[in-house]
Amino acid sequence: MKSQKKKLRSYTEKMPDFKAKCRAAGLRITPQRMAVYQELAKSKEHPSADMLYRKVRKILPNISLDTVNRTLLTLAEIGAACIVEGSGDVKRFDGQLNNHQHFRCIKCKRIIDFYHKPFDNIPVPKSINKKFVVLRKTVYFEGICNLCAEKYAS
Amino acid sequence: MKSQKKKLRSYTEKMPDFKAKCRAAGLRITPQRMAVYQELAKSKEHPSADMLYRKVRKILPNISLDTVNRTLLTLAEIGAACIVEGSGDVKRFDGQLNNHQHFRCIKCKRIIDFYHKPFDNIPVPKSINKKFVVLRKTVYFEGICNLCAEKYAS
DNA sequence: CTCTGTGCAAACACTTTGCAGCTAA
DNA sequence: TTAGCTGCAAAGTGTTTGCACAGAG
Repeated sequence: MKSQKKKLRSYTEKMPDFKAKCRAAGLRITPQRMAVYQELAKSKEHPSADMLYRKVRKILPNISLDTVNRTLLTLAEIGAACIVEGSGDVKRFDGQLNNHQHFRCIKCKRIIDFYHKPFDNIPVPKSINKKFVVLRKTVYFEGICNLCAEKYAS
Repeated sequence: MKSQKKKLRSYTEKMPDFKAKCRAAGLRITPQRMAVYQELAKSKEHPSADMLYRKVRKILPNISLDTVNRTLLTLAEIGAACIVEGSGDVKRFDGQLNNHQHFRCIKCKRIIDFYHKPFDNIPVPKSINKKFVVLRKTVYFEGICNLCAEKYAS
């Protein structure tokens, strides 16, 4: 319980920033938004709306899945979260906004974060920069994870 | 009409390879598969199942959307196509198997190909290579395309 | 007090599945 | 001939929308 409380502090520290972001975007600070954001920021597993819904319900038992869904989309819009690149499955969200990369297992759909310094500053080709505004750039790997490899090795 | 015929030849040249791939995977060569593959290989726009369905129907008016769907998944499995990384929208497919990168507009969902030599050989970090089998590696940009930027400039 | 945000339920879009008949090999 | 493929229809899954009420500012 003690360690949980410590963890809690670490992500609750993000809350003032988040509140500021909301206000800047003209959004109201509601318990639902707080709770969704808090659980997303805490999560390490790129949860789907439904996964988060289950977690948030422990804090706000009456919240609806729709609200979680809407809130997540809102968070993505104001840049407090981002939608992870998948391949047309259910939407997955990411509250970690620091630079990192994703590996996605095509079998179990697990998304694994990794960080590799050289990828921090991927140069955007001039041809792209001339025509488009690049908001997010990432290196994305797809393949088979260790667990699935074992499963299929039989 | 003449130029169309020429274009047609260029992608029909891929057909023998494709047939070989099918046979290698133990798949039958059916008109539907041929047609779906042909239209996908011809397409430059990362079509969804539905987009392809409309095109293929011009060749095989009786094909069903389900078949297009199933065929596309099959193609992805045998490595004759791939599912483009999106962000939880409808599945989008890509028949261009040569190395290239994607820029995706978060507004209009358009996916734009680009090619940048330095991205040809992205090094896979050892930490990843140790645990996972990487099948596809790509640099993925997200942002606002020129058309949408104009729209929102008003 | 006002107007945004929420919860509920229905609508929706896309995908998947089961099965009978068809067809490539 | 016969396994695998297709078309149809139905079910499933996840997401979006409309509306009345609740609650933040």
